[in-house]
Amino acid sequence: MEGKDLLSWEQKTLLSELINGFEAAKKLQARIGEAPSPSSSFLSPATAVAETNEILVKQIVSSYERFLLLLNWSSSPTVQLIPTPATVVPVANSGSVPESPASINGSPRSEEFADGGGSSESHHRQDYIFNPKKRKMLPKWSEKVRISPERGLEGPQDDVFSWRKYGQKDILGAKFPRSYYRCTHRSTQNCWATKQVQRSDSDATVFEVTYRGTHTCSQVITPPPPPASPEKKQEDTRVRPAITQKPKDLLESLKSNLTVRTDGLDDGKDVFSFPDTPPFYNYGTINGDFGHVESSTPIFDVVDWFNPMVEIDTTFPTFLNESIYY
DNA sequence: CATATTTGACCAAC
DNA sequence: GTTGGTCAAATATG
Repeated sequence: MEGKDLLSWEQKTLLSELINGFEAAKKLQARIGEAPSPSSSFLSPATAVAETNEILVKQIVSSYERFLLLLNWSSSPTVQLIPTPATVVPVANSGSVPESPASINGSPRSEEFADGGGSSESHHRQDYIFNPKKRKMLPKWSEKVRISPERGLEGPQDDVFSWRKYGQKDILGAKFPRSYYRCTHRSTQNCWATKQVQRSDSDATVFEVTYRGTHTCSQVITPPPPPASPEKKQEDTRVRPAITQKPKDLLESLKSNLTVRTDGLDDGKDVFSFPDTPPFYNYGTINGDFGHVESSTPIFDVVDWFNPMVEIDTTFPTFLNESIYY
């Protein structure tokens, strides 16, 4: 565990710019928020505009928050911002079923890696360096996903990453079992991203997907064999570029991701938008590689698109300051 | 053959 | 004790 948490100047600069934007957005949000909001009995267009502004600012702020959060974890995993879950939005539990208090903690087994039982298999693979204690601290967020009718009653396994199911459990009080997935590349690329999929009790067409951890793998699906690409199960409608990037290209990728991207939304909407919700945009670790660009149109709907699933204490993350100006 | 899923067992945390 | 998350052997799939 060496302290390799020092950031390059590029990253520091990036962060500070990010932080500036974040602060500015928050200020703006505060100003808008304190608008007296005259309770006019009639709906003036101005009111509507104000509301829109509020929503927009809220979006911006939460995007910043998520971004910083992700950046934080991927760059310096040793610092925790909000280790506890519970921050995950309760989200539309229309069924009023309290469900478990969002404490979907992993249970870090003591032996953890390497064959719990002793399948030997050897440890000579130093990939297995993952502190089990950190697993709980991994970033976590969830989404509600609605399957489309014509897609059949199939789970929403449709994000850009490839997952491998490793478990299923009946959950107390839930009608449907919960499925557990981990990144396919866990063993090969030491990628510890996981997700859980839970079908909603009340609305069978809605799946609650909880992601934990960010992908450190490069999900490059570059089928070496020139002949027909060996796709797995998923359809093939999506052709992703699968660009492998080098760390030095990070800024570039961030730049492109942070610019106004209206694709992925309805065609030609001039809505300012940061990258979508976490599972849909791609990020790499600061010192990792890659980040491929892609904007798939989800076949399913993300129900609470605007809900900041990951709520962060809006106090300013001081660790970032330290990282930058240490 | 390799790779993915199923499913009971195991374990940590209540 | 129960519950939720993970492991891994058995099984399925290509």
